[in-house]
Formats: sequence, structure tokens, C-alpha cells
Amino acid sequence: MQATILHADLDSFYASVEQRDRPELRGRAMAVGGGVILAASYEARSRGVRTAMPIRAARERCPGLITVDPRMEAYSEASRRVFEIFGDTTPLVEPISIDEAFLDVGGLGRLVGSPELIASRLRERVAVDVGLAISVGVARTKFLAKVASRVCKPDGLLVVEPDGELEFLHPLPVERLWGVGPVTADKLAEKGITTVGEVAASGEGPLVAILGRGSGRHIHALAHNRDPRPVVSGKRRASIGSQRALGRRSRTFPDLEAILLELVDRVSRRLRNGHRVGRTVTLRFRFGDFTRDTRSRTLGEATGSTAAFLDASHGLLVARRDEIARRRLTLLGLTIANLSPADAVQQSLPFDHRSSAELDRALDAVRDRYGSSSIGRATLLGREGGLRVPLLPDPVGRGT
DNA sequence: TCTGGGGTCCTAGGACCC
DNA sequence: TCTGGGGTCCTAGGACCC
Repeated sequence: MQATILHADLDSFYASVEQRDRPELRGRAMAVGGGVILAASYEARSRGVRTAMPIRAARERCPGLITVDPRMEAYSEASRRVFEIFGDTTPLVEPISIDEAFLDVGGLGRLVGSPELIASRLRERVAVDVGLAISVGVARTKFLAKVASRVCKPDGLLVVEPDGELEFLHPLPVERLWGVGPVTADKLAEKGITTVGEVAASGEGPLVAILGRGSGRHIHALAHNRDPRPVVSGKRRASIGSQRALGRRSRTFPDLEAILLELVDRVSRRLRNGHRVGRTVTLRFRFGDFTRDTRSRTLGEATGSTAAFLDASHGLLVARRDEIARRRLTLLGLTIANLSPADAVQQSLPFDHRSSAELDRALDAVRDRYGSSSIGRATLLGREGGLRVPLLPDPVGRGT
């Protein structure tokens, strides 16, 4: 099998857009950020500046660091143009974030050229048309393509041929495995495992014993470059949220209620703009000692209504009123999950769920009316009796 | 490293149902 | 009356990624 999966990743994205638009920033140690570093130029990185670092700490390491405020509209616009080029390259594009995506070029055939040639043309088009550097990794699996793009940064192209996979992979540190962060890396280091090769040499059993079943199997498979996940286009996001850091000063409860209203308004607006509705409301809290927790509530029906989300989230906030006053809240966040298309028809079909014949008849009636692909996951309504069937008139997602 | 804002996936216990 | 086994949903928390 040939290496046909591309992982394309814009280099130091926000910082590169700023350097593109403001020539005086080119070649300089600069970063984009408000409060913390969101992206740093390679010149700044080489002097120790990292993403998520507080700006003050970044200045200590890199005196003279130039920082600019983020311009999200400019980044969205640049991203949109790059994704247009992705779409011109192949229909199989799976976005991962604003600045990276997987592309499967396996179905394009010989006429278009080898994956390496396709990747090379893609890089050139992004450079010429959008003015940005993009690194591309090419491999047989998504995981390896992603590792490759990272290894070849900045402004690189790396093809990992099928017969060279493990030689490439095994010397790398365990942190390169997708899903291995600081906590997992520490646990593995305690057992003397620090490279991907050592993970591969260890059996699945010991890894499961150290990390639990899910993670253990996952990283064992990746270390052998077993990653069957296909590139999937048309994915839609599973949740949508917003949060606000509250700074040091303590807030009155009415202050918090006002902030909550802003969050609810922003999130439900975005939800409606995306033609989605949601059922689960989660409030996220962070306290003065940096502990974090969440409280959530699932509504009976999916909705896009600001009032419904406000009602549910306000209830969750009020329930912790005294505790919030005691512990000083430093962040409030709101997430809406359990999303479905806004035009999904939520139907409650009356039916006695002891009778499967009756269930079949009810579902057949729905299929006759809306088509056989129209039925989402049906939910039994236990106590009330009946069945809730989300009908999806457009089951194929249209991006986010 | 005294800490932003946007997400994903996994696990585990309890409620509830057959 | 007690018990087993299988399954889904909800809630909360943790780790990770960009």
C-alpha cells in the first residue's frame, strides 16, 4: 500500500500571517498574544518563546520580543483561502483546526501525479496564492503523516515510504505519539519507557496495566504504525462553547450573572448561525487555586433558544452560589453539546415499547414520509412511553 | 510557566430499562 | 423475592490537542 495521506500544517500560523501583512515584522522575534502567547515566530521560538506562555515570562526569556494583538478575522480569512486550495486538491479533506487538515489523495489516480508531487504543488500554491509557508507530511496513516509534518517543519515536505516507517518512528520520544502528554509521558518514564521504539517493544499488556485499556491499546497500536482511521470529510463539530477568564479581582454574583448572559448569548448565536441545536449545557468553573470542575444539565429537547440555555445554566450557577463566593471564581465557561441539525424534526411517537411490531410500524411510517436515511438515533422515552426520533433531512454534514 | 480560549476523546458510577 | 446479564443515558472528571 502506498503513502497517500497528507497532513498539511501551516507554520506558526498567526505569527506568519502578521509577518506576511507587516513586512517590518519579518525576520524578527515576534509573537501574537493577549495575556499569553498564542503563536510565536521561529525567531522567537529559537529564543525560548513557547505557545501558552505568559507574555511576561516570554519577555524575560526573549528581551525585545515584539508582541501584537491577535486579528482573528485575518486568520479566518487566510485559513479559508488555504482550505479552498485543499478542496481543489482532493475532495477528501478532514479539517483538524484552523491551520491544519488531513487530505487523502489515494483516489486521484496516476494522471494527477504521485502523492509527493501533489504535496509539493500544494505547498507552492499556498505560498504563491496566500503567502504562507505550509509543511506537509505524507504517509500511509494519519498518525504517521502528522508526525512527518511536524518533523519536517518549518516549510518542509517529508514522505515516509511504507518500507521505512518503523525506522523513522521508533527513535522518536514517546511524546510524539498522539495522545501522550506530560502525565502519560511521566507514567511511562517511571517504567523506563521514553521512546516510541520502547513502547513498540513493550507488549500491549504492560501498557494497558500502566495506562488503562483505552490509552494502552491506542499507543501500542500507534507505535507499530497501526492506525486504521480513514480521512473523513464533512465532519461536524460535537460541541460549541465560550469561556471568560475573570482575572484576580473577585466578582459579585450579579457580575457573574451578567458574564453568564454574555456567554450564553455568544454561544447560542454561533449555534443558530451554524443551524444547529443542542441539548446538554455544561458550566465550567476555575477557582483561585486553579482547580477546575464542571456541572452539566441535559434538556429534554434540543434547542437553540438563548432563554432555554440561560435558564439551565443560571440554575447551575445559582446552585453553587455560596461556594463560588467562598473560593473566588477565576474562570467561567459554557459549552453546549449533544448537537444536531436545527432542521432535525424531533418527533415523539406514541408506542408501547413491549411491542416490537408496533415500533417497526412507527419507524416505517417515518421512513415512508421522510426517506430511509432520515432517521437519527432513536431514544426511548421510558417513563412517558413513546419514542423520540431525530429526523435528519440532511444527514450529510456540510463542514462545521 | 502563576495560567487564554477553542475543542476532542475516554472512563466510571449510578439510574433506569428489558 | 432475589438475582444475573446486557444496554443506554446522564453526570463528572481527566488528559490531551491546537
